[in-house]
Amino acid sequence: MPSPDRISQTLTSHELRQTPVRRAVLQVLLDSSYALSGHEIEERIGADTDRITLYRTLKTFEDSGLIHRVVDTSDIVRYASCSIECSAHEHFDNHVHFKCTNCHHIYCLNQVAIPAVTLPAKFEAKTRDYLLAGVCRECTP
Amino acid sequence: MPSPDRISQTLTSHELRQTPVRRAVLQVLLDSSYALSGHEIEERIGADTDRITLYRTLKTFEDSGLIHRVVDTSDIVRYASCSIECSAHEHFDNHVHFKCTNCHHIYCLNQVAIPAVTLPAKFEAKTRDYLLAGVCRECTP
DNA sequence: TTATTTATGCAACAATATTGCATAATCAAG
DNA sequence: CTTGATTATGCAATATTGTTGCATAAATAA
Repeated sequence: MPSPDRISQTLTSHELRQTPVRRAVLQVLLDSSYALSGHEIEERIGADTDRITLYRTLKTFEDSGLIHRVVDTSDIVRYASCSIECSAHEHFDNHVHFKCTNCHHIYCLNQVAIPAVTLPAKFEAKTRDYLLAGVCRECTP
Repeated sequence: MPSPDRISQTLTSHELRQTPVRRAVLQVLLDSSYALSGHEIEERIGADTDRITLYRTLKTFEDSGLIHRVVDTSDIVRYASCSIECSAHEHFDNHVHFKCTNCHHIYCLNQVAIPAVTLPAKFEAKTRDYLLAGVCRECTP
């Protein structure tokens, strides 16, 4: 569990103001071992926070490089905290994501790098996302 | 452009009834070089078809292996037609997808296979999705 | 041509996400 | 520590995407 200091430091280093909502959202995402939807974050930070503020906070965090969206084939956006080195200008989250078909959690496999592919002519890639689906560690008998 | 025969044959071979909506939806998806959202399909097949019927048709097609969802980080589900060999039981669409940051189209790069990765212990993958983002062929100067 | 099965369309609804605006909170300067 | 400028918050209202139940219409098989 990250200390309150890390939360504050992360906000400061990304030039964001300290507010209770931001600290709570960041804490929740850092505490989770899998990506969370807006609704799931809402549940964890308590009902006294407005949903609109939450969505705006998520957008701010995403724009500043604190969190990233996780790829999926569903219609629900899920977020996970970025590695410490990410910024508004550059993301370093080139890790594979794993979606469990049993518990439906999406994990960041930080230790598994995304392998490169060779693209056809005139296609130029800047970011890459890799999503695996199957049964996760917790759900394997 | 696929002939009407191919549409009918595809429906028959997947044990689906021939209806105007199904033929129209399948035609639209086969004609498109990039993945389409429900709304985009709706626009292309004309306003006289109910949105609910469209969504049910898409679900039916997906379950039968005629079309597949395309991975993305957005909250909008996009569909593309599957290769001919796909069925309800097994998908053979292990190709890379490419999302253009300029025109926002998502292309199926059928000729680019998804490279394998080595997973941590007790993670078992069944399906894989790979999404690249950058500038596509049409938008490159 | 008829009977059975299944797709369609309507109405109503649920969930996710966004915009404008007034108020409240944060932070920096004195 | 207080003040002032800036920015985040919360409310109201709304947009978009997707779903469920049910009666009717259409498609296939006999």
